[in-house]
Amino acid sequence: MTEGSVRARIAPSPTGDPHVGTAYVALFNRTLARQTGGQFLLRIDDTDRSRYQASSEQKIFDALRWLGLDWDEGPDIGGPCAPYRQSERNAIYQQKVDQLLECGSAYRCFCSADTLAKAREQQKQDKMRPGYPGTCRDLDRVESSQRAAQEEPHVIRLRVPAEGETSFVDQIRGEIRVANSEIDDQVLIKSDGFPTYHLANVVDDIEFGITHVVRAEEWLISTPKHVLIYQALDHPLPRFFHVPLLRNADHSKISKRKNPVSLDWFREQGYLKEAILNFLALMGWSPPDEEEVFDLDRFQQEFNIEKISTGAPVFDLVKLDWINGMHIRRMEPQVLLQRLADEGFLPPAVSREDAATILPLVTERMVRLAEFSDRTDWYFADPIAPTSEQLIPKKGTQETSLCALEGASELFAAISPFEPAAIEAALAQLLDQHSLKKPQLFMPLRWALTSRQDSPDLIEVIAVLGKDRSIERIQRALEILVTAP
RNA sequence: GGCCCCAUCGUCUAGUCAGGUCUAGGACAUCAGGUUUUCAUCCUGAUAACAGGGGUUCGAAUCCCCUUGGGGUCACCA
Repeated sequence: MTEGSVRARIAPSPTGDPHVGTAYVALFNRTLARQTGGQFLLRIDDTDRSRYQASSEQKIFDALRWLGLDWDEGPDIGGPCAPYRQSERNAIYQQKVDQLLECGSAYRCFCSADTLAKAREQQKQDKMRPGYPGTCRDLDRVESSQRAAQEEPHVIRLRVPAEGETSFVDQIRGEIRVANSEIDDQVLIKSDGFPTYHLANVVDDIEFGITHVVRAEEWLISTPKHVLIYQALDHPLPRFFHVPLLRNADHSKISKRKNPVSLDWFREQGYLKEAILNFLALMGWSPPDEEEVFDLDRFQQEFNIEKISTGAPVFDLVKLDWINGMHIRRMEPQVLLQRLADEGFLPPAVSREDAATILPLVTERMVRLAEFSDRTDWYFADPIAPTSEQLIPKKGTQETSLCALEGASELFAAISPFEPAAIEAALAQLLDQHSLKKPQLFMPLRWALTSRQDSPDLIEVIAVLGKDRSIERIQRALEILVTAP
């Protein structure tokens, strides 16, 4: 089904932040291309000048590259089919549309947008299917050319056959058939001279030699229009794969009102690119061996695009969190450290050595990279002092806490060298000597040293802080306890 | 509303195309235990689904039809 060399593409619109859906579709396209030794192209779909945002294009490049979804041909790196920005390809669309005009597959329409909007409203009121009324469909060709020559504003529309039906095979869903009477005479060229998505997409896919069109399901219903354009241009169809749309919890199409959708957001939160890709891959596809944590390489080995499921997956961050944690824990410590640094999650004043020391203590507790600083701030600077309430555990009293902290302070002072085994022995001795229960010793110490309820293993905390800082903080806690009411 | 797509645990899914091996498997989440100095990790277990109704068949989660539900789309946006 997918034999031969695949040329696949994505065509994001530079209209805002890089979207998670773009990454989702890019992942499938790129993987499919790579699997066959083919090419994955990036085309910028900037034909909508009103929604165009200049900064968006670079952000899309950056986000996709960050994810590791790099492309073989694109606006920034060029390629044999350049240019890869649709706004720079107008001459080609013009030429193709002339061809369509010539053979009668397209025609000029001089109706104003306003007129048409009113007509649509009327149709709705009359409970008719809203659509182009066909006013200019049979305009005399000579007259049409003359009006165009006099620069009368107009669009160019596709002449959809009134009878019959148009069908194609979607490789994921099977044959799709739509009655031509249901297909509107789609605008091909807008009055500003730019092509619509429908025309530009087909022309470019032909020009670029795209063999496999993998895109979101929202395009399924407009594919018959594209098929008609391919036919009018006398070009064979590529293979179509409409992958399910990512959903909000209420099952509506994923939107920024109900979900984080910006790839930048995920990066800022400290989600690993590996985890994002892994999670996205699991939306609609499942690995044959049930091992759900994997990297891009293995995905490329196992992925079969025809096995993508048809159901619409709810984009649920809870599982992403789990996957992210798994990838964090599976990463080599040096690699994780480097990543933390690269992604800007190491506090500015922190040395690489210090970070390397503390990182192993929090690795298994981190869900997202952004948590690093919060979970380790006690190590880099003295935290806000704990309160007396915090220093007295539920199972303890002021007595037991005083006893624990005083004892620890004394014993620690005598330890040399200050190493985990010796610290552990000292704590064991304290427990024994004063008949303290473990929480009665450990919790006051934990609060005294880290000012938090949940910390890494206490012995490691003490060892990493060192003798002086540990004793200092214990003393500080003792003062708080003594002066407590 | 018309058209198109879809329908297995709360969520992601396996199984559906080639009907029996499915008293429906896995993962996340949840709950209960275990390990344990907290949190987390890790380990064990539990709860939890074939939307409904008709067919076809010896036999249906799997095939067909209807209903219901959800979604998408009906722009000079992509």
